[in-house]
Amino acid sequence: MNCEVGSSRNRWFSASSIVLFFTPHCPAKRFNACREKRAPVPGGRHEMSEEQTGSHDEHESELLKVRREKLRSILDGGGEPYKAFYADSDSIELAGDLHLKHEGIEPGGGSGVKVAVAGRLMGRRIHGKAAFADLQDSSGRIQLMLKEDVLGAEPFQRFDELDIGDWIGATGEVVRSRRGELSVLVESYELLSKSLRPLPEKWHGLKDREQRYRQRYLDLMMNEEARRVLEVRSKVMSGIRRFLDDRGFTEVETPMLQVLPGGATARPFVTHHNALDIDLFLRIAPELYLKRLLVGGYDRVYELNRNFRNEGISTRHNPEFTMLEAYVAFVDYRYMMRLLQELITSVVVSVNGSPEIEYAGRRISLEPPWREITMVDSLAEYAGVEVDISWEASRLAALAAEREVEVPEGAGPGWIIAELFEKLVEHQLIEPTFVLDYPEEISPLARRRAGAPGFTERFEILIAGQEIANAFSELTDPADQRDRFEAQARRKAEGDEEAHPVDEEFLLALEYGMPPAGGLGVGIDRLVMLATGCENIRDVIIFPHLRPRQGRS
RNA sequence: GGGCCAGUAGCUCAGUUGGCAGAGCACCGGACUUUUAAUCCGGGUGUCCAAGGUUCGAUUCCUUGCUGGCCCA
Repeated sequence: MNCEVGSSRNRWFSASSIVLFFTPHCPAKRFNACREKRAPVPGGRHEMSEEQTGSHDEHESELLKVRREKLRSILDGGGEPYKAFYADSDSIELAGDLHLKHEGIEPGGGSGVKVAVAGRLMGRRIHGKAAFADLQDSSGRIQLMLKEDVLGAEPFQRFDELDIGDWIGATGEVVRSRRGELSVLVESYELLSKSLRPLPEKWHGLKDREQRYRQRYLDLMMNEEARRVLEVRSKVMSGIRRFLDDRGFTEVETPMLQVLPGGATARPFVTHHNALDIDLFLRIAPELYLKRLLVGGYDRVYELNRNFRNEGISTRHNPEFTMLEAYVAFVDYRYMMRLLQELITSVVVSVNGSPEIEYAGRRISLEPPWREITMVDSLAEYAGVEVDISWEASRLAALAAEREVEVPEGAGPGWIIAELFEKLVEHQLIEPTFVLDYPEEISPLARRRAGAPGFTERFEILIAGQEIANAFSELTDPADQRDRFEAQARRKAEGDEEAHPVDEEFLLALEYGMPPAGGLGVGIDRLVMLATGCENIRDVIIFPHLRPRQGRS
């Protein structure tokens, strides 16, 4: 799959399976607007005051003026260009359903079935006393066929005055045109909402990325690919929920506003609570709250929700992003490996139809079992760098410098090894890979690995060179946890803005006893990127963050 | 944060070695009762991203800024 918006004709093929019944109630009322033909104005311009047109833009283009003029004409004729109601939703047929139900009609034939449809007018082909129009609804498109002798001279004439982009409702018989296009032969129609702005080009669609993200509604209207990607996202979310719910997990929502931002290594956003007069932080992770739920007795719990990190914005980073965190009591990270492998493959297969994905021009198979390799072994294999965590930091730092890997001031051996891995190996791990044994120094919430000093029972899953998931055996020893927090606090005191603070409330909970548990986190935006072939995170976030535009609020 | 690229009509894009701004779609007027990127005839509707500078003259050249894209950290 390719995430770019294409130049092919946009059509929605996905059809809803909801069965709808036409009711005798006829929703179309007389359309009383635009009765009088507009008086011609010299030069085709219709000069209206701001008050009349509602326009506040001195440089309003001709196209906008024409539409406002039509709106004015409707209002002057006593018409209502913004209706409150068309028909009971149940009585309106979706385009996709019509295509499924009326497959059998022969070209030029009728069905005897009368329906009501509603949607946005996307195209028009007017032939004197007949006309065709494309109506787009949430399920796809259906053609409207209009004939002066069926519709009546006046409504037929007024149809010509509608604009592409207008919302309309129509009733009529389901027929098939001589050229084979399923259509509604319109007996009545009604303007539901007037569109005052011209839509993007019908064939090339809307390509400008900035406008696609800022005005996502236009992207959704015009680009089938945008709709597909966001539909996949929605299915990934519901697929994950179904997978976990089926396995006895409980979904919870823990605080977004936190007094101490913990659970991850990241800079938080700060906000302020006025009544309490304290600063609060938008959470960088829900981890420390979810673990409190393990203390409270939940044994399978998850949260699928937003996190906020005050870091750079790029094609792979959005300040708010969606993450799954899940915890299972009584198991260790080995169990989480199996769970994640199954979760990711089953969700991808369900939206993609196969475990084979195409990403950044490569074919990647997610077919289990996935490869396992330790971080240290991967450095040797992929970068030819032999390291040992027992070495002095200075020796490792020299090695990093040799490979032009920058290492933060004061980083110990574990940290340097992790930096080396990130810079030299990560991007090479294309096929799904479990990278095991993360250094304790960068894993302050993970259990130490017995027999492997300096390492924890932690792994990450890399696919297409990107970190998709992270999991570990949770640290449950309150004394050990306190030591780890204090080590982090020292780092923070030395100026590391990403280091964890000491969270006394969390330590208090641990002292009551937390069962052994495995925990995992999955970056949903990245997972959706993989599942859809999108290489820009902004394509998979419905309203991605962009810098505010100047001159607009 | 650094490098490169882009910003021209509602949209998709040309273009100007510095001299009245171009096309397709959309739109406006006309014709047309089975089209589907309808067709035919007629009509360009513009803050050439913004602000400075160079110049007789800047959309074009220079500088800075804004926004976006790609690559790098």
